[in-house]
Amino acid sequence: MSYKIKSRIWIESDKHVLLGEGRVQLLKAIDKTGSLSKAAKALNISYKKAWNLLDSVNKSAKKPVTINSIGGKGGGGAELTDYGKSLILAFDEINKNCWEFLDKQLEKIENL
Amino acid sequence: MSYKIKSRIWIESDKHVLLGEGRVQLLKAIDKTGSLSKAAKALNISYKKAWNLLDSVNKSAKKPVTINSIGGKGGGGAELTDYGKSLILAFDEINKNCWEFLDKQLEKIENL
DNA sequence: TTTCGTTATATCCTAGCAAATATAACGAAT
DNA sequence: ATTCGTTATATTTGCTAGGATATAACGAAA
Repeated sequence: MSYKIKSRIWIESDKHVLLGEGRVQLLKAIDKTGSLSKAAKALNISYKKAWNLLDSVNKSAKKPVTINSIGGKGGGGAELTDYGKSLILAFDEINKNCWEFLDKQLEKIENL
Repeated sequence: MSYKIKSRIWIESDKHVLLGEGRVQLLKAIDKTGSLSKAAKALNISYKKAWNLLDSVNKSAKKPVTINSIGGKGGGGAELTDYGKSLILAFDEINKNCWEFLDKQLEKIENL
């Protein structure tokens, strides 16, 4: 039996959360499904929660992360911008690096 | 206006949280005041919450983190073990290192 | 102009968590 | 045996974040 170091990272912009674990998940689901409502269903969260998250993301980002369209063919939809795509790639990479970093720190606690 | 990467780290033992931001704060306050109830007051949290936290810490740690005494001179008290003291030192150091690490990663997001 | 499946938004409602409260157990000192 | 300030624990109360629900707005296509 041994200890584990876990972590949560997130990106803030002007005191507001821009990206976190859940928001990245949502953006990935939007990318996959092409719509916010389908993404919400896929993640098994309410549409309201998903909408609030996405709204918050776009409000705190420097540039738009998704393009949302209302009405029209298929009722509308949501898709990631190039900026949004590169944001989640960067987030994932940083997160992974952070885990590896923390794993190395574990020995400082293991043998106390 | 720029982004910031924030983080929370915690130590788990067998799926249970051992140490986190709040628990470390509590342990420090116990160390300072010599009692759980005084520590709770100092941190402005309810005694119940403090007790639950401390109980959880001691239940998931390999060795005792505090020694609690009931009754007797002064009604009792709580004090950190050597193990507990070195745990919070290690936690603080790892946490600080993590911040510095993440700061270096920031550029990957800044100029996307 | 009607249909369609979205996005967008407001309103209720509830479950679950936190705070508040109460009280028992304890043991050294007097 | 009584007092004292703790630790330890149960119970009730209150609040709020989130879920459920409803519906408006939208615009392309037929």
